Amino acid sequence: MDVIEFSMKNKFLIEMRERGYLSQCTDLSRLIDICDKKPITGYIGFDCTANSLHVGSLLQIMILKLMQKHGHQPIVLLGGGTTLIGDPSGKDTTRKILEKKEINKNILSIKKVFNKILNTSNKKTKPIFVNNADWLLKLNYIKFLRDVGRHFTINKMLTFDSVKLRLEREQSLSYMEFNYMILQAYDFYQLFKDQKCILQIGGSDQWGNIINGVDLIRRILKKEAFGITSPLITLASGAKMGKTEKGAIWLNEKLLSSYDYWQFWRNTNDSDVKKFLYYFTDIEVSKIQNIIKDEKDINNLKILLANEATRLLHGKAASLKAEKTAKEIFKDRVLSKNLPEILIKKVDLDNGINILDFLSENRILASKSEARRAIINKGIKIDDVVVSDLTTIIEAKNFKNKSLKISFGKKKHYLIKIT
RNA sequence: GGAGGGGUACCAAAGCGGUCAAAUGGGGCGGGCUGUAAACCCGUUGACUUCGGUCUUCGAAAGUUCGAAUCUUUCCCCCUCCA
Repeated sequence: MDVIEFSMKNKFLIEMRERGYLSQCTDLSRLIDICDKKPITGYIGFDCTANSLHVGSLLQIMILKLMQKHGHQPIVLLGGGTTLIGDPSGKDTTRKILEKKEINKNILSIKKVFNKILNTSNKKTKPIFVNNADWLLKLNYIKFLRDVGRHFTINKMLTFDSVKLRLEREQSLSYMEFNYMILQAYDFYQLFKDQKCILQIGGSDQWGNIINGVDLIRRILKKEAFGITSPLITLASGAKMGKTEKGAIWLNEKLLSSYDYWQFWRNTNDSDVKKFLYYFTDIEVSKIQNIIKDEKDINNLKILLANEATRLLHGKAASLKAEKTAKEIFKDRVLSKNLPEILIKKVDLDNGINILDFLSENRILASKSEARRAIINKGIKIDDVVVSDLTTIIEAKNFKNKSLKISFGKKKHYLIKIT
């Protein structure tokens, strides 16, 4: 970590540090001076491999939001061009190569999240969206090599972790991916020229890519640019945040409901809660400090975290609703009206539906085998009664008040209704 | 271009003619304990099944065999060393 300026006086950077967003900076004291004098423009790049970002990118978005709070201009760079190549950082194997069409679709979907979390009403700091495909796809290979490529030495490129680790692990690294860092450096250069963007922020795994951009700007334009990295968030469990394949915590509501999103935060590990309040809420730092001091019940902190994080992304109403639903399910043990609903036709019930068919057909579980296993493991409940018989039939007479609650595990509940 | 090594389920990694739907570890899921936490313990982890089995799966295709993840051939991909 770089030397922290103890006499730091710029409010934006102070809060960056207080919230734990600051890991490394290329030249912190210079940046402080500049931020003090006038608003700056900074950018963060996002990968467009999926049709939604997940919580792993949330910290970066929070940083953009913090920039806005202090009057600085954020640029959201959507890597429509670089996603065609694939960032080798932190990856052992080459990423799936996507087609342009798919990437553009992803970009549209990803953008929505930024418009929800960031402030779009203040004209001065309204996020600027750029897509690096706009300039990268136009590049002329030979011209690019002469203008930009000359500033990079292979010797140095080989020392960057993204490359070095891949080679050390005897994983192949294609020439295509090897170029990624140059393209990212070029992005920064481009934004510096076009938008007077002097700062690039990224996760700590982006350090190498970021300083390449700073260097390139200095070499070509003889101008000063800055880079900041945020710490890589690892959970108390050591796992990377939001990483699991199946249980990815998506930010788009279509992929993960606001209730499940709320639950994700509610289930935060004890030792992560306080940290997360600084990271993922916009409660004032001093207020968080007081809350932590006064609140002795860690579960209340988790609820606060869940409420605030959900509010930022899905809005106040969704957050309140999720909290209420959770209270009904876990505290009051009553049948909540806000559970995900599954509607079935009355005719289908006439002959009864086998529980296994029901669970798999309604996608509560992926297959009949999985449903069978869940029942054998006592994981399925109907109206809070464990189902132990694989041949259980669901019939109209099981429905009290025209509805039925089916639970898988302790946390997943569905309300079945007859239409 | 030459020589050698390798591609196994979500990941890592064993198996090297039948007892292999494939050891083991991680991850996932469920149960127990609890606080909707962690740790820990137990179970489970291809699909379908009339629970007897059946079908698909060990890079791809073809073949040998009563029988193949395991042997042969071709092809594709990866790694190491040499040029």
